[in-house]
Amino acid sequence: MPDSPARNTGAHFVYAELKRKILALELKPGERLYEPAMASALQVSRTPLREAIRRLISENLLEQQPTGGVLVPVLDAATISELYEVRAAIESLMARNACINATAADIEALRTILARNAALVEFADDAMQQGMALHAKIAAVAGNSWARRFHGQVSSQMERYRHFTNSTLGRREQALAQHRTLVDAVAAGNPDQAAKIAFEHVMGARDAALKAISGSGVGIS
Amino acid sequence: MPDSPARNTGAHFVYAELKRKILALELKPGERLYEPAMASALQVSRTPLREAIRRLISENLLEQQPTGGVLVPVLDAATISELYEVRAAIESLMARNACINATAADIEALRTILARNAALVEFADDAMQQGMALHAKIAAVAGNSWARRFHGQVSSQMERYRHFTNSTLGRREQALAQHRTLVDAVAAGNPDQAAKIAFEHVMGARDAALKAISGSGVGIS
DNA sequence: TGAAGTGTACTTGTATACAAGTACAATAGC
DNA sequence: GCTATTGTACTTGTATACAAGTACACTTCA
Repeated sequence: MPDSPARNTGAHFVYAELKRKILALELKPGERLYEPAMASALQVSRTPLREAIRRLISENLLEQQPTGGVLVPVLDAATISELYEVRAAIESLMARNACINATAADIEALRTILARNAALVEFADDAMQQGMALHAKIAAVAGNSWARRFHGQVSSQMERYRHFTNSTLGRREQALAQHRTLVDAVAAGNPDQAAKIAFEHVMGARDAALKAISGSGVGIS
Repeated sequence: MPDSPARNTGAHFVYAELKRKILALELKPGERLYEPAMASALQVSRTPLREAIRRLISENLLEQQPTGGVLVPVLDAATISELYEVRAAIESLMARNACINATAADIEALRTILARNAALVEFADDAMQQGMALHAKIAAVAGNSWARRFHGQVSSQMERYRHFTNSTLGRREQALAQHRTLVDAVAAGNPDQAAKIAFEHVMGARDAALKAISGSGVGIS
């Protein structure tokens, strides 16, 4: 999420650090957080720590139990599926809006990213980064700050699962092809088609991800 | 949002009270909040107050300024438009999922709500409530908790604008007709059509709302 | 008279002390 | 040996005291 102006307060630092730990799975799903221990580990008092924890709860990167404890949410396939669906809906909207707002320069930029993506398709990490760059550009062109906000939250969540959803070369080539048709639709200024392509593209990614993690043990942790 | 288990803590009370004040415009858009004054007004110390404020910032019902102050976000037409768009995307997804999951009993329940809505179409408040009931049922059937969460946040935001977007009888009748076709699509189990109808329905509501508020002074506050 | 500098009042951010409630463990009774 | 009860240690929630930084107003000098 791009909404951290990062005023140099301890709470912001703790928030960033905690978030990093959660997304990197350094804090294990299901693990409970104890304030005094965590505070001394991070060299702050409980006050800014609590502020960071509460914020992460709001963003669903931590979970408050009815009894009062706080823990790292457990990963499961059903949640992954939900997240992909919401992402599909939001990216679909963004693609639609991008059609309406895109300038010639924007489309040129999108094609450049596509070319880079094609060149790197055999390298999983780089390909994904280019895919994200493509989407970031579309999001910027779409210009709906609320859509971006929610998309950021969903992306953060999915970051936790990324370790389990490595894509195959075949899948990446398929995704690249879909990205091409998406950019073509944007260039052609066809909102309905762009929306449909974006939606089905992400839903395809969902199916691939769910297949990839089936049997990987996610959900049992 | 249905995510307040309401553990009986002061922070929860303050959160609920502050949120109510914001949505009811008792706290004016643009107004700045001062912690000591607000704390004594609500009869709590700054600690739980701050917790509530931070949570509301996370939910975008309060806004943190770079300089450190906290204020009630200003209302403007552009934001309304963005919110309707995101709501359209999410409700569209929900309609799609509802098609897949709806049982005969669910469809019966939807038709009951429709009938009640038809009977009350001339009363703006009741009609809106029935419209919300219809959507709530669809959301429940759709069963994507993330979609519901984001939809809740968007709905909260829009609550602030509701005072300016009173609908006309004509608009309500149109909405009712669209709801009928939506339920028909769900009953027929046609996800693509249901998604399309839901999207266009909300986008229609957006256009009506934007027309209603043009000249009502929103955005100047 | 205008502008610059200084001082004061008040803001938010943080640490810490305290209170209330919860869970676990140990002991006693059956 | 098992269950119930009590006690202790530790949890989170809250209040308050303190520190650092900011803005505004007043005064002083050009």
